[in-house]
Parts: sequence; C-alpha cells; structure tokens
Amino acid sequence: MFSKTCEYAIRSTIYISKQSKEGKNVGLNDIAESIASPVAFTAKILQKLVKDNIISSIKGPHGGFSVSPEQQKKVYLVDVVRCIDGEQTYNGCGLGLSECSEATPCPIHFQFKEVRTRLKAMLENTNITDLIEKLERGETFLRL
Amino acid sequence: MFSKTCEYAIRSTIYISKQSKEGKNVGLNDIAESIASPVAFTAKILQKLVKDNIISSIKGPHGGFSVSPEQQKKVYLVDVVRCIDGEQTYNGCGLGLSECSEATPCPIHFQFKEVRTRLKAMLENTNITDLIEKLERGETFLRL
DNA sequence: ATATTTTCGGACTTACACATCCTTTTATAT
DNA sequence: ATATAAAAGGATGTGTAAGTCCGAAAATAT
Repeated sequence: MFSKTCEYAIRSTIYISKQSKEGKNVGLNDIAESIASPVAFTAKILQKLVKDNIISSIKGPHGGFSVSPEQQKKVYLVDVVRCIDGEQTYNGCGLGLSECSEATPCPIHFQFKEVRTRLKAMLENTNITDLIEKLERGETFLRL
Repeated sequence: MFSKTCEYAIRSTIYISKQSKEGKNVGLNDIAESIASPVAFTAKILQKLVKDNIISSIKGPHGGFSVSPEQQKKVYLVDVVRCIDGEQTYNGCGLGLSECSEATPCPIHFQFKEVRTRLKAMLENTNITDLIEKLERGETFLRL
C-alpha cells in the first residue's frame, strides 16, 4: 500500500512527535534505532519531512528533530504520504490505464474507486495528535 | 495498489476472456498488442495464470490462450491478485511492523484494517463474468 | 518425417526503490 | 578562534521488480 520509505516516514513522525510531547529533542541515531530503520536512509527521509514542514530540525550540538504541537495538530497522514509517495497512492487507475475516467471507466473503475476513496478519507481524517494520544493511552504500540 | 505485473495479468485475463466469449483463440502477440504490454514479459505472466488454472493455453499452430466459461465464472479478481502479487496485497501491517496484531496494534492498525478489508471484499466479490458483461454492454472500456 | 507455429522455461539485462558513504554546512561550547 | 556535534546533501552502491533473449517442447499440417 505504502512504500517502505513511506512506512519509515510515518514511523519517524510518530516517534519524534511522542518524544517532543515529552519535551525531548531526538537525534538521528536515536530515531533510526527506535523505529528499526537504516540510519543514513532515515536521514534522507527526515530531510524531506523537514522541507515539507512536517517535522523540524535543529543543527549543531544538542540539535536533532522535533514536532511542535502546532505541527502535530495540523499534520495529517495524507500530508506525510503526499510528501514521500505522492498523490498516486490514491489516484490513478487500478489497471494502470491512462484513458480510464468517469466517462470511459476501466472494468474495475467503480469498485476500485470506492476503495481508494476510503483510503484517502482515512488519511485525510487521521492527524498526528490523534495517533499520539492513542499511543500514550497504551491503546496502540510502535514497536517492530 | 497492485504491481504493474498484476495490472498486466488482470488486463490479459479480461481481454482473453472477452475474445473467448466471441469464440476466438488469441495468441501472445495479439494479447500483448491489445493490452499495451511488453510481449516477452506478458508471456511470463500468462504462464503463471495458466499454472493457476485462471486461463488455458494450447500449444502449436492455431494455438493460443483462452478462458473457458467455467473459468470465467469461478475466477474472481482475488485469484488473479493472489497468483501474481500474493496475499500481502491486503494482509500485513500498514507501517510494516511485524509485531502489529489485534492485541498489540500499530498506531494506524484499525483505520488501515478497514481499508484493507474493503479491498479484499471487493476482490472477492468481483468475478470475470461480471467484468465481461459490463464490458460487452459498453459500460466499461479496456483501452490504454 | 519434416517444417512450421505456437507456448514453455531458464538465463540474462535494465530500471528504480532502497540503502550507504563521505564531505559540507550550521550551531554550540570551551 | 577552535574543537566538536549535529543535520544537509551529493555521489555512489545494492536488491528486487520489470523486461529481454533464445533455445526447448509440443502440436499441427504437408
């Protein structure tokens, strides 16, 4: 569904957010170790998230990454997915046909559309704040 | 959502089925040209579909591929997807966490589960016969 | 029997997602 | 000022999905 890169991105965002809420700034190595992702590769992903203002970074000693309360509130999963995988995650024809449209639908167009719409709605309705709250209440877990 | 290989597989199955219903046996080159897929690569995919008894093949002159009425009736999209992409299309954690389960769900487990379940249900409820009928009635189209 | 036409199947190549390495930039502390 | 610790960013390597090539096997027609 999502690329591996996007999975790392979501996991990173959630982990950093949780630490930020506890007042901790986290460095790259801490993040990579905590979400079981390759360090250098994770660095690249975090760079993209910073550029899209999904997370923040501070350089120099005692620097690291953080997600402000404002970011946690305004960032939805759809933003993270768009940043890494792009819109085609929930756009585009299920059979890869460029001519497929509402007017000239492919054989699985309407069935597929329903699923994609669900996925998009789910991503648009889930923000970081909600995810962190469930995590803090011990209702969900972020471990390998 | 599906791999490119799987898209070719579904397009092939639909095209061959339509031709079979019109009493025509179709060869590899015809298929590849009609669904705009690479010939040699399509051959590999068709081999897999034949092995899973989704389509039939006849060797030698005037040979080719076909989908019998029985196959059209009993084959559902889920079978084609399983044959090419495997179960992980609608199984597995959305964040790629191996420990994720109903008891220890990942942060997006339940939202994601709902979407996956929809996708699976859609694939399980759509068979080739239905797709061909809509195609014949001019309600859907199989073109690039 | 032989030539022909087709699918089958193994070995190989290519493109791209995934991942690493190393140098530069930025900030901090002494 | 200098040393140090961190992220930024370019260049490079790796693994897997996507795609090619070519000979073998099978069926048919002459």
